[in-house]
Amino acid sequence: MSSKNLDTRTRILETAVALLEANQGRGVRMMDIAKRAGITRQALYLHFSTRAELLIATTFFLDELKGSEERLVPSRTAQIGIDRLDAFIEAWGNYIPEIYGLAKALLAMRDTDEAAAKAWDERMRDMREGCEAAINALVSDNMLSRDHSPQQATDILWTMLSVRNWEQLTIECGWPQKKYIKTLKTLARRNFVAE
Amino acid sequence: MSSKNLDTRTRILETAVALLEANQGRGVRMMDIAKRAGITRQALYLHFSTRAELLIATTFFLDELKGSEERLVPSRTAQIGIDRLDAFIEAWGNYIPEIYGLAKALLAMRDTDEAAAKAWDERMRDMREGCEAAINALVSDNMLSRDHSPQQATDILWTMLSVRNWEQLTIECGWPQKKYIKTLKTLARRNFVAE
DNA sequence: TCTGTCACTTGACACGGTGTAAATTGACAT
DNA sequence: ATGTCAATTTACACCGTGTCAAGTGACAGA
Repeated sequence: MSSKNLDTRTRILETAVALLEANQGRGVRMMDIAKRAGITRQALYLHFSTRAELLIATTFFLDELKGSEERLVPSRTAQIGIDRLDAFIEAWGNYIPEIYGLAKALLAMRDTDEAAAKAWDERMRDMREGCEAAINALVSDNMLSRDHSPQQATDILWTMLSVRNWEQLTIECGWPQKKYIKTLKTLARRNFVAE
Repeated sequence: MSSKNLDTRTRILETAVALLEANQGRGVRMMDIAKRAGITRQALYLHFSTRAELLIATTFFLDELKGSEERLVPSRTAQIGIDRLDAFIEAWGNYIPEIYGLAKALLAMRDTDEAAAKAWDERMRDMREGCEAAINALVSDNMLSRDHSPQQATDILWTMLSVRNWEQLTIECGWPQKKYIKTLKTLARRNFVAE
């Protein structure tokens, strides 16, 4: 009985993922998701009481789907600071395109919706911890450039790796993903690693 | 006769500037602008046929008001590439906080409104030309780092100097404006100037 | 076979914000 | 006195989100 219930819920989430990805997160209404999931718009609200809640649930679903945790393993296990930095950029930088549509939709709600803002910010805070860890790994190796304090370096790396920057470089400037990753590694090295 | 007409128009624009600045561009409705300008919401549409049009007109008004052109003079007249880069970062970087509210409002419409997107993108294209000129000045001095092609360096500088990055560093990370400017100069030097 | 439950449907409505339309007012110029 | 023109008042349309109430259809247990 509850399995049918669960089925619908996950069907909604799958649909949301697909639709957000296809449309790069723009113009995806509750109506569209419902229709494609084979239910009515109203039925959507039986599962998710607001659009923000649906989007947030979709992020967790997507994380599970794409294995966001496992991706960080290489970064966490790297022995040398520089490797850790590289591995983190590789992991996060390649994750962005997979969540881009959803991120964009959530980001668009951030300014008006309290819950969406909180969810997004929390997510970014988590990402920031990865940046911090990478910088701290450099500090441990005594390899952090004297130009920046660890805190400041973290702020910069965090900003460099923002979804918006990825968007600008790949979508607006037309960089291929590989170039994006490679260049960000270069920039990070140059900015943070003492010579 | 037309002076009263013009008066109202500029009064609207002044109000829009003030309101957008005060609210950091968030939650400013046609209604609010009209009320504060001392007219009805409907009368607003006698002067600007859409919200996007009003915002776009406001950008021009603001440019005039803040002297966006003159700010670029030091950058344009700099003899040495590195000085030009510094001057450009200084000019644009200090301009951002003055237009932030408006930029944010326009940016929020970008995803849904064709006209707003066009206006914003054009603006960013102009800014990009400044980046390009600064990078080209380095090239002329044979000082551009071998890490990047001029085009790539322009893309990077353009992205580094985005409004979103300014927002993240100053508002989210709490950097004072001076620190923002100083750090961006450091980063640009380190990334683009060959040693 | 009756009864209850549960997911979902149907159809309707409220709200906020943008944009449109028509009739009216009040000031000013000729 | 007449015309013009900015602005007003009132009203409505559209879109998307969210709510509500009544109804349907399937399935489960007694």
